[in-house]
Amino acid sequence: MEFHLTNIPLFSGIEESEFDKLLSSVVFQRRNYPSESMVVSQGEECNRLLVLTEGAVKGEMISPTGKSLKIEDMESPTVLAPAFVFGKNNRFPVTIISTSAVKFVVIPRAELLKLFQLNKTVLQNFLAMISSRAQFLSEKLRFHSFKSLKAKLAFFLVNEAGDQDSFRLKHSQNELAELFGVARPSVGRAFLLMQEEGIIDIRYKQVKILNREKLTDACGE
Amino acid sequence: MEFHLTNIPLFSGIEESEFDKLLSSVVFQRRNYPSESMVVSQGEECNRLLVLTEGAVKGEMISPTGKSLKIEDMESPTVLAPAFVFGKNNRFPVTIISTSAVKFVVIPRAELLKLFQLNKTVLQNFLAMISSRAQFLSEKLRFHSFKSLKAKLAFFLVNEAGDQDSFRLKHSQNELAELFGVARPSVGRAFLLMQEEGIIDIRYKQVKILNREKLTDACGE
DNA sequence: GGAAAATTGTCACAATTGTTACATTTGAAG
DNA sequence: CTTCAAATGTAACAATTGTGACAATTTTCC
Repeated sequence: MEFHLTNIPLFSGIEESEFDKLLSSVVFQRRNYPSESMVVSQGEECNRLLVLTEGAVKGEMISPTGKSLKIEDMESPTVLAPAFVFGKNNRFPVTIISTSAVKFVVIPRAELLKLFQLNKTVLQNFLAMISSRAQFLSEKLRFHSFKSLKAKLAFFLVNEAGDQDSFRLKHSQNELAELFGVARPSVGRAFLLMQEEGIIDIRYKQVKILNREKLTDACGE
Repeated sequence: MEFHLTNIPLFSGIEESEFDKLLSSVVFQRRNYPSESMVVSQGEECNRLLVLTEGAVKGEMISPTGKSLKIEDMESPTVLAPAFVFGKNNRFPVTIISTSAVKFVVIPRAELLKLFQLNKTVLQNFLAMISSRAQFLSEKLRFHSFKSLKAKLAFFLVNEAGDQDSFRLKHSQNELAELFGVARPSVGRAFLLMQEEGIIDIRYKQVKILNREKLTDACGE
């Protein structure tokens, strides 16, 4: 089964016939990489759109010492850094590394603008993608604005829980520690604290919210 | 002197004659508010572009406990939350309150799309604005990834300095503290530490870099 | 130039988080 | 069911940052 570009969010809602017409009027490339390849390095110029059609990648920020902070996991089909293709200082803010064998479609900026002129739906899709990206960053930043680690974790648990009072964590403490930029034992300690306060009951990945009110209160401490 | 919409970044680079033609084909409103008005409340649907033509506003986030956290000050002429007009969950992430008497131009989403179709420059301006916004957020996020406050400040100083070894800070320690999400005395303490190590000489806003190598080293500690 | 406001220097102590280390438990692979 | 690697619980101590407070200095505004 061949992969179809119409499966990509950027081209969703486009008729197959219309899509073929668009393709013929735009120049693009296909690129493949094995697992653990550095697809893009932080600071590189972002003058084209990278469409991930197969596989998965991760985004990392590399500090001057070489330590890396995982920012995000992304799976196909998706578009990488759509919000950085346009703008003055258009450099990739993160290093992108493949976590499996991957395939890309690469569309230069000028060709992308051509697409927007040709088809209104593509433009709306792109704007929607950028909006989501900005929302994601804004949300992530909000996480960091929470004062204590306990508050971050409380907020995280509220979001993970949804309606359920009892659920299993999808991430390891190691992943959470990386997500929040703290040491792993600190995560465990914060969970333990909330347990001692009777807010939650946590045993390995199994979480039970005992006092939802206290949990939301803890988001702002 | 009347205010001209062509002063707004969104419409920069547009000829006056072309601009008048655009205006006549698009529906928009003008809105005025006195100081200290709630212009938009957090969670409200963001289905139109708010162009601030006169005055200043602040963005506040209201935590689950009801405490408010100032996020950002904005002055005219500017566009509020451009990255939230499009996208699925298009809710304002912050409450916006006027800090002076303000005037807005309000453009519904559908009319904005019409503008993009009519004029390529407006589209590119808008894309550039969103890109800048995402870059700003990304940069802010990167600061948080630096391990110690000293590293953050060292990185900040390197950027501020440019070629110069001696310069004046454009921001107060209060502003820096807010930018990095730390307490104000911590900023002073970190500066003092670098002074004791002979990396910089700092006296109020006057900074002199004594050892550039040590300073860049300090970015990763 | 002088008064008021804002900014900065500085301190002691509290609170949080990092580091390292090791025992225990879980989950996955045979 | 065993075995082993990964994840987790937990502890002691070090390092960093927060808090609150006050004096000294600079900047702003009249």
